[in-house]
Parts: sequence; C-alpha cells; structure tokens
Amino acid sequence: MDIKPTESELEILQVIWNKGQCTVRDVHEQLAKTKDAGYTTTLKLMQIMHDKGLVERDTTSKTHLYKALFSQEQAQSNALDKILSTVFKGSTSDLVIQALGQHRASADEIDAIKSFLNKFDQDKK
Amino acid sequence: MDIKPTESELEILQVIWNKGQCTVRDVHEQLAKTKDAGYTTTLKLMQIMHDKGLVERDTTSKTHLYKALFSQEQAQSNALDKILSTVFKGSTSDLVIQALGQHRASADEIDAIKSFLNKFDQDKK
DNA sequence: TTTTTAATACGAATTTCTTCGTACAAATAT
DNA sequence: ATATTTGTACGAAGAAATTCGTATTAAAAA
Repeated sequence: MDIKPTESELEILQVIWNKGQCTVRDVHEQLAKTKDAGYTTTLKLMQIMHDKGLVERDTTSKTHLYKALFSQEQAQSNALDKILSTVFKGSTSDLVIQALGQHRASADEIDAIKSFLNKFDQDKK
Repeated sequence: MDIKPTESELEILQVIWNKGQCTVRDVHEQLAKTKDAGYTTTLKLMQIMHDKGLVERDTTSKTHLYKALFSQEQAQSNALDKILSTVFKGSTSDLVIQALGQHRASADEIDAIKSFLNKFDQDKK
C-alpha cells in the first residue's frame, strides 16, 4: 500500500482516529476549532478520501458515517520513515534523542522507554 | 519563524547540509542519482528557496554558491513537532518506542540512548 | 402540508508546488 | 575572434491539493 494522505487528509484522519467514527459535521466542528474552512470543503475532502480508499462510509442513513481504513500505526510508520530519511540522515538514535530532549517526557514515559530498551537488549543476545 | 520547506526543498536542503555549500550543479547531480528532473528545475527551486529566505547565495562569480539559512536541527525539530501532533497524539514515548521497534538500532545507538536517558533522570532529581 | 434546515454531490475556481523551455550572458575552447 | 559550453533568469505550462458555490434531496419543524 503506497497511499500517502495529504496534510489536510491527515488532519481529518486524526479526528476520525480519535472518535473512531465520524460524520462530516463531527470532523468539521473539530477542525473549525483551530482552522477556518467551510463545511463543504471538509465534505469534499472526505469524499475524495473515500474515492482514494482512505476511509469507508456507511450511507444507510442520510448522514453518512466515516471510518478510517488507514491505521494510525501505518501513518506513524510512514511518517517516521519519511523524516528519518529526509532530516535525520537515517539515524534513529539522533531522532530518539532529539525527540526526548525537545519534548519533556514524564517519568512514566521514561520508564516505558527504558524497559523497552532492556527487552531489546535481551532479544539481541 | 514559520517557514516550512516543501518536499522538494527538503531534498535540496539535505544535499546542501551534507556538503555545507553547493552550486546548483552539485545539488542537481546528487538528486539525479535517485530522481529524474531537469537541471533548470533544480535551479528554479533553488532560486525560489532564495526568495523565501531558506538559503543565501554568493553571486560573486558566475556560478553561484548556496548555503542553508535553515538548519537541519530546525528541520528536525519542526518535523518532530509535526508528526507528534498529527499522528502520535503528542506522545513522545509512543514515537520513541515505535521508532526503535521499526528501525533496528545498533548496540552503540542503544547505548547512546540509554546514557541520554540516565542523564535525563539525574537532571530531574 | 409547506417551509426551513441539514445533508450530499460535484463542477469549477484558486492556490501551491513542480517542471520545463527559451532567452541571454559569461567563461572557455577552438 | 568565433563557437561552444555552462551558467542564470524567468515566464508559463502542468499537476496536485484545497476551497467554495450551487443544485438537489431528505429530514425535521412549523
């Protein structure tokens, strides 16, 4: 699968991922909080996303219900691949270290990462 | 500063970051290895980047020399911010863990990350 | 039942990004 | 000196993404 959502499509997917299932109005109202676009713009984008196979929709009732067909994990994986190759010269450790330095992680998060690393080490042996 | 380079601009910046200083031909030949675009296309893009203030150039001699005015660190920081908010729901630890899981890091890299985390802990105390 | 509201469909304008052709100038080779 | 090569400038075409207006239909309210 080599579909890559555009910027706007990602914004919409984000909303859908959060709610699990959305009407166009759901999405539009969420976006309207931070952005300033017309309702039909959101509608059109979601229709395009449907054409592309990024979302599916239930058209049983007049108001359609959209669900994502593109997982957040997939998007995460793609996004990581992309920035690794474009701005991190492929260095995962640079990426990780910069991410940790830049965005203060909580103690719990740090612990989660540490135990992940330990498990990682064990696997290598 | 709210300039965000486009895809193509990032490809070019990457080359400039590596060499430190580039002519249009330098950049073009590097890109030509993996891509297939005309010389004037690269030229035009670099001129646009100059207009936007992404690069500066020395026009003393006929063949101009370009330098980045947008650091790789800046680009890394922006890229991280963006994917954190768009696909990782703001969770740095999710990002880190997925990055490590997805792209096998070397033992040295793991060590680097671990020592970084330890320093981090100390700072918190 | 009639009116108003809320939804979809979709063409088309707009904007942004990318690509290329052509004109011209400077340096280099013949 | 002249021709060729190598460079920049830049308009404009093309492609991709975004935005919006209008038509139409279904549901809800009056």
